Amino acid sequence: MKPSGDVKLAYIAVATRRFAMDGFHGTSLSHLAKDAGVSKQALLHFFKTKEALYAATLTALADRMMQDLIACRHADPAQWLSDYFATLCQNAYADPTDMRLVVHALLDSDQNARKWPLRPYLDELIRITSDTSGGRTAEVSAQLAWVSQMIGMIQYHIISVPTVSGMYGADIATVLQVEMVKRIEHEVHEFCSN
Amino acid sequence: MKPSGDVKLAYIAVATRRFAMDGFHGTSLSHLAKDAGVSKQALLHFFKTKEALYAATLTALADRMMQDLIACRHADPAQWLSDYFATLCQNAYADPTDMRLVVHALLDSDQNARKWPLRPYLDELIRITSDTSGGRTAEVSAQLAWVSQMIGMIQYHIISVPTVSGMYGADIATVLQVEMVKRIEHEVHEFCSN
DNA sequence: ATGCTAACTTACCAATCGGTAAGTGGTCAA
DNA sequence: TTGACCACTTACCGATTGGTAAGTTAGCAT
Repeated sequence: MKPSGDVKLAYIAVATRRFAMDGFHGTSLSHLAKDAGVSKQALLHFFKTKEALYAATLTALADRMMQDLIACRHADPAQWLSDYFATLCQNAYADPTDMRLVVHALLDSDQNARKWPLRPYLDELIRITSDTSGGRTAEVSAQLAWVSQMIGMIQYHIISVPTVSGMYGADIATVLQVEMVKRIEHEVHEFCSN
Repeated sequence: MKPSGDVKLAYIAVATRRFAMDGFHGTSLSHLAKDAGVSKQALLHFFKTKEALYAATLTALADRMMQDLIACRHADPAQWLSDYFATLCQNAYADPTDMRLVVHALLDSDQNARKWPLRPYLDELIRITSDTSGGRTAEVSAQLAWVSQMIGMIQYHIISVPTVSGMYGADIATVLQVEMVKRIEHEVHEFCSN
């Protein structure tokens, strides 16, 4: 007996990669089916529409990001944030899939009334920020602003590195990475300390 | 006699709005034609393929961004940067088209070998940065890193504000904007002064 | 008037899109 | 053995895609 969950998760994994690469409109069910090695209707058996499959990948993405955040837990909240952001970058250099998927979803989000599953993730980031000695003094809205600025800087960095490297030479990538890590440490320290 | 350039530019303007909204794959020639009030082949008369039309919109985008940057010229390079980034934000709140187009193009850029016309714009930003008292001491690659971090933070901010507002309420948008402007001033001062 | 060219239009095309309908083969409990 | 169910396939659908071919219409120089 095949465990039904595994197959479904495998399809979501394939879809995640494709949607992250080509976006919702740039991805067709036929491509996904070919990637998964099954017929197109195998996908439609589990997910009634292409939209439903996309929504499932976004939900899985949100879970993954929350897990990665929790995995970096640290007694000192400022260290937690610093570690997490650095880890996020490192993982994304190896595989930018998740970062690309988030940005794709962001660009699509205002035309469809697609529910956005990353809210708990952001809430958790804000909660950690509010536990720091420096962040405690800021209002919640300012904490959200800071968090979204950090996430934004990192995600944009990840999706732009290939292009910037193409413009200025592959050697520049290393510098961009180093400077980004330095900036993260600096910003976390500045916002979260005292 | 109709000036041929105007019609072509009008088509590019229509395409810019659509491509910025829905991306390359999400936009069809039929939609563009309907928006422009002409037949699909009117577009193909000026631009041989959809790709060519897209490339033309990106070129026009690059020119526009360069113009906006030059328009903010200021004797003090740090003030120039500060003014420009703030103006960029303000304009984008009223019309996020250009910022969305850049991000869409970034996400598409590594699958196609599409040439990237924003290089002169980045070069100019780096040149201005290198004229500041603080930026002068950094290496060119570090200047590029800083510039791309700033641009990235701003562009991501613009495309994410609608979604974040949807999650946390429309009131949050104002706070996000104010915090972004404050951060821009802070970062420019920190990097460019002394 | 004639011919040329730019700026279109209508008609059409194969390919692909997301999705439906109707099975097929295997595993399972009763 | 039977029948229900699950994962999946083949066959098919109308709509839409980017693009081609062949006109049509207007302005303009000669």
